[in-house]
Amino acid sequence: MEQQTQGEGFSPDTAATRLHRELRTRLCEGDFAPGDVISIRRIATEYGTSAMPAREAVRWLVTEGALVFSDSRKIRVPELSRERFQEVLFARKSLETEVSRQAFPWLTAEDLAELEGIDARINAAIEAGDMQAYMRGNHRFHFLIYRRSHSRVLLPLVELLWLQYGPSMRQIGTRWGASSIADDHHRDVTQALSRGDREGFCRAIAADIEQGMRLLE
Amino acid sequence: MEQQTQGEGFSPDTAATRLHRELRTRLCEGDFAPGDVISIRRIATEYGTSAMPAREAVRWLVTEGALVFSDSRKIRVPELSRERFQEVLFARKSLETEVSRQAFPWLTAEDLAELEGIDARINAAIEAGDMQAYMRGNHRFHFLIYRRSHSRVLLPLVELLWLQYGPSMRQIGTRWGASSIADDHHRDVTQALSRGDREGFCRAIAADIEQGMRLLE
DNA sequence: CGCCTTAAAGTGTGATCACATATGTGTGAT
DNA sequence: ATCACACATATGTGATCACACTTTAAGGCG
Repeated sequence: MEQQTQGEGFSPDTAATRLHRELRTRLCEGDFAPGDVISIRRIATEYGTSAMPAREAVRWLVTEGALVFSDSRKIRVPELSRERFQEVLFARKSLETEVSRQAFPWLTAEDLAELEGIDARINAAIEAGDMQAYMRGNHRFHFLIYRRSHSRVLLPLVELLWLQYGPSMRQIGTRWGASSIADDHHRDVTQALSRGDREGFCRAIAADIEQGMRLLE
Repeated sequence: MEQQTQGEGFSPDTAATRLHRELRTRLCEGDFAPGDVISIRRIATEYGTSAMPAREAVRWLVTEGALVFSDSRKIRVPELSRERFQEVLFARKSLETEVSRQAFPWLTAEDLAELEGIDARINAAIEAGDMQAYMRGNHRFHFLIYRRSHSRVLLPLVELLWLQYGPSMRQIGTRWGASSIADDHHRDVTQALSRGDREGFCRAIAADIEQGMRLLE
């Protein structure tokens, strides 16, 4: 009864869960484009497994809202309407400022250094027009912070939002050019952190997300 | 191309999706107790289907956080620690006040009348000590409001929170007696709505959730 | 009577097949 | 050349079986 070796949010290490994690990060980091058709059997052969694990991983992503059904039961990466993308960003702002507030006291000097390193790589990626590197860096920058919140409830919700946000963000970036996303507020974030300004830190996070909202016009 | 008969958040009507919806509402309305073991094959025979749809429905609930793995890969209804239950209520307050704010202008006089009717049934359930009726009424009271927000992003997140919240809330109610939950703020909600007081409406929703937080001490 | 061993039942997972439906592609007739 | 019908392919879904593992129960031995 008391020998609980595994905590609550535990996932056994199976082929399906591995595939699920793999596809999740690929979606968050913009490896897929909105409208892409995701076929269960194609994913299966692509990863060298049978259809069963791929079927489960893909269907889990559908329940998470990362993939959707289109006509005739084909599964594809959703194309977010402008209103819906706006909604996602609005929800991101609400949740992520709160998560950032909870994370702030846990962030160490090592975290600050790593954030600055990631930000440097992000700027290099923007310079080089490497959208994939930008997406990966941006994802890791934010979630290095959010993980420090130690929130087992809000953090999964934020991940769900990124799962929907990733593909469309990549599309916007590639379509409008890397210059459109050049003025992120990551520097404000790290500077507020370095001077211990908690509310300024949260405001910088919110501003970074709001900047994405302004991209829509 | 333009003949898109089904919107984004569409789910085909299959045995698995039906079972999923059924189990979701049962969890939100407290039909299951924390710690209950959910067996795929048992669910299958219970609903007269094969193991396949039950397997998918149950695994979807796991990805949603409504069920968790315990030792030895058994799937069960999670027992929320006090800290985690507090976290869920904190997240509920944050998200549901926001959703309520968006829903407010859409609420009609008919909605108000229905809310008052539901509230009457809730009070009767508390009087009678019928915890199941209380849970069902409380769930429908809140989500009648939230559905009016027309939010396809925040609303699913709120549903995820209730999915985790339901079983533990039922346990608290049955353990501590119905009197402990007697002073909900539903009346404040309907009264604020009837006089067109949007912020008072949101405050009443927040107070209703905070009252649940105070139950934990 | 108690404890250890062993068999049985139950668990989720992976694999494979059958089925209904939708899509695409030829092929044939007009 | 163009349209229509039919076949082939690809899709997700449901069903069934085998497998590895855990828990439980029973049985036998000390």
